[in-house]
Amino acid sequence: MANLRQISHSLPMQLLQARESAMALFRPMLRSFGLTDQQWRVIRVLANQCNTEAYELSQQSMILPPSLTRILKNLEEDGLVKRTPDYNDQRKVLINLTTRGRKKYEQVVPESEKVY
Amino acid sequence: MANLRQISHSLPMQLLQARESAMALFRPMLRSFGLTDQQWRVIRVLANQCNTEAYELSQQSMILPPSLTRILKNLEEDGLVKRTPDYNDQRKVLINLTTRGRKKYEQVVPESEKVY
DNA sequence: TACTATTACTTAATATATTAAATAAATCAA
DNA sequence: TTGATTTATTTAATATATTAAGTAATAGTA
Repeated sequence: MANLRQISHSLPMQLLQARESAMALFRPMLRSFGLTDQQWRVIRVLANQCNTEAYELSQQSMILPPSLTRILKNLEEDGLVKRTPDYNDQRKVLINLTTRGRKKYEQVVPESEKVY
Repeated sequence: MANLRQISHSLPMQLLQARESAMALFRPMLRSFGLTDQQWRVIRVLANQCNTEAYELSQQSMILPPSLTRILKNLEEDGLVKRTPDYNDQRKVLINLTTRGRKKYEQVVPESEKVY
């Protein structure tokens, strides 16, 4: 056991650090628009795709369904997103940006690109 | 605006995906020992260093101080960690593994290396 | 059709993340 | 040495993460 892997050299930890470094650049900009990281992930997916099912949104935004339920509730209360039941399969919910949600997206994108 | 960056190609998102893929391999093993990801990060740091101050532990485990406060409270309740006030600077708290905490660490390490 | 299993999503419970504010000890300047 | 400032940590409030369980609709099968 003379050669234990230091935590700072573990792969997951290095990925975490790298991501934190990157996000530290974006976060202040997102906050200035009143968005959390996760809300912005959701909005970006929705901006590129209409009538998104919750499960697919979950996959694309890397947010597990239970978290997504609450995030969508908050975004809906803020009037950025709307949910419509799917007529063909009533278990499903189709999610779209509202006009206001799309405006928000279009405000944030150029700032995001600047940072990027 | 013909060339927007797809969310799936953004750097922070790719790092998040990579980390999730890696952690998905470790998580079941950690859970089988009754540990969360963050608790294991804390324990690994403490195993390699005695009398760790909270702020340094926070840095090394990539956990912000308020989260760390609660994580340490839980680990302390589980008897894996103990906090001692620093006599030289009574604002500080020095954190160490208990004997039980070290045993836990030594149980988990070989399994972790297997996965790695 | 009725039974079973599966799918899509939500609730619940507990743990962690983030930001701001609070507290208490240490430091520094006048 | 007092008073203002800084440092180290905790508390508070709100948001998200994770696992398990619940619910309702659909699909499959005898």
